[in-house]
Amino acid sequence: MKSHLLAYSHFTEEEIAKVLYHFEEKKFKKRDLVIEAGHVDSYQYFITQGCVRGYIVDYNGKEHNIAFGFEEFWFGDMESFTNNTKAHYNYQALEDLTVLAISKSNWDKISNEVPAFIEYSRNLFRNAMIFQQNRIAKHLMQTAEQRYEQLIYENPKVLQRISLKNIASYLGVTPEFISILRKKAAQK
Amino acid sequence: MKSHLLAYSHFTEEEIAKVLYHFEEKKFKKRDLVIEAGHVDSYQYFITQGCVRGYIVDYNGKEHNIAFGFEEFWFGDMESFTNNTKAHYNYQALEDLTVLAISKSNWDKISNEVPAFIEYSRNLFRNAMIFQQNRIAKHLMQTAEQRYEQLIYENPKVLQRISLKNIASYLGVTPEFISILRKKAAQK
DNA sequence: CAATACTCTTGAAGTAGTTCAAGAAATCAC
DNA sequence: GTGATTTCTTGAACTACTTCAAGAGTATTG
Repeated sequence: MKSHLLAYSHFTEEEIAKVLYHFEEKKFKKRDLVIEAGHVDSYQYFITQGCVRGYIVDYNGKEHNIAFGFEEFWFGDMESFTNNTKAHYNYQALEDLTVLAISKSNWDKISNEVPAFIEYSRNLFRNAMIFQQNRIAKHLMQTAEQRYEQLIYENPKVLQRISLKNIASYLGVTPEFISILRKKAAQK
Repeated sequence: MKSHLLAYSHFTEEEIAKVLYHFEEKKFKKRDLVIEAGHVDSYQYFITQGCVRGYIVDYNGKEHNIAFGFEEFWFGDMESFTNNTKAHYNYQALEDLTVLAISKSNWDKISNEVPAFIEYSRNLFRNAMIFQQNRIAKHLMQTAEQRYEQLIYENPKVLQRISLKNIASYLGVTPEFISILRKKAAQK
């Protein structure tokens, strides 16, 4: 399971064992909060089963989804993890969820023991950064309709596993408007 | 100059020298393109003087700014740099510009010679990722007016050094609308 | 220092997406 | 399996932001 992931960088068998040793399996029920904004959460989570949404709550109490995660994805509140500050984002299980969790201290321990792990995590962060930058570019370039169509085209499992309401929030529009888009698309 | 930057991670004097050795100073005139979309650009650039904008061109030929960079900032097309593919983004000097450029091969060389550099770059990428994620969150939560006010409040040098047109493009609105916002703010 | 080219502003008309309210359909809890 | 909650749809009125066009102000160039 994890070794599949570790194809990202070059590890020896021994190193993989060292890395895996520091992970801890955790389970959550659908709707449970894995990370709660306002609390320190110094873990990173690797999803083995289920899916999550990351969201932030604005001053009006409205929720805005910033990310979805499925099997083989990492998630975590990076600022809280890195600086030991309060998390800005919530992460909630959208299905029953199994994760491999790793604490900051174990993460640092691995980084010291296994140099390839630093490189691995550097690649993770870099890819995350590229993803986020592309997401911003799409937001600037595309209408909500184009963003919706591209999302379900590129990532069909989002449509199957994520509610319209959550997709709308991720795209930055209202659920009502997605409904209008669906009707429009169906008429073609 | 660079040693100021290298306060980010822990380096010995010798390591700093090794790192600096692989950089190359380059100068650009105002309006020059440092990176051109569609071409491979396997460099990262550290700004010592001047500022740049990163932008992408959509199917209608419209430009959308995804980033600004000032002194002591890194920029580069991360995908092109990492995978040796064609750049998606353009980077243009908005003032006469001096950068320290480092090629992918030198970057990798340093990574092998100086372990602290891997950690340094991991921190860079992580911070960039956090920044981009927060930017997305702001886009989802705030109106254009709120984004404009927060930008000039948090980053006054943007207002001083970047044209309204480029600020508008960064915020994802038209220059005309920013003009309306300014008028509105002045009336208060 | 004149010519040209950008930058910023203003206004009027248009549109993408929102809000609110209410009903139908699906899912969840006991 | 029935009642309660949540999800999705529909419609009508609204608003944040755009588009187009034109003019004034400010840089840039030869």
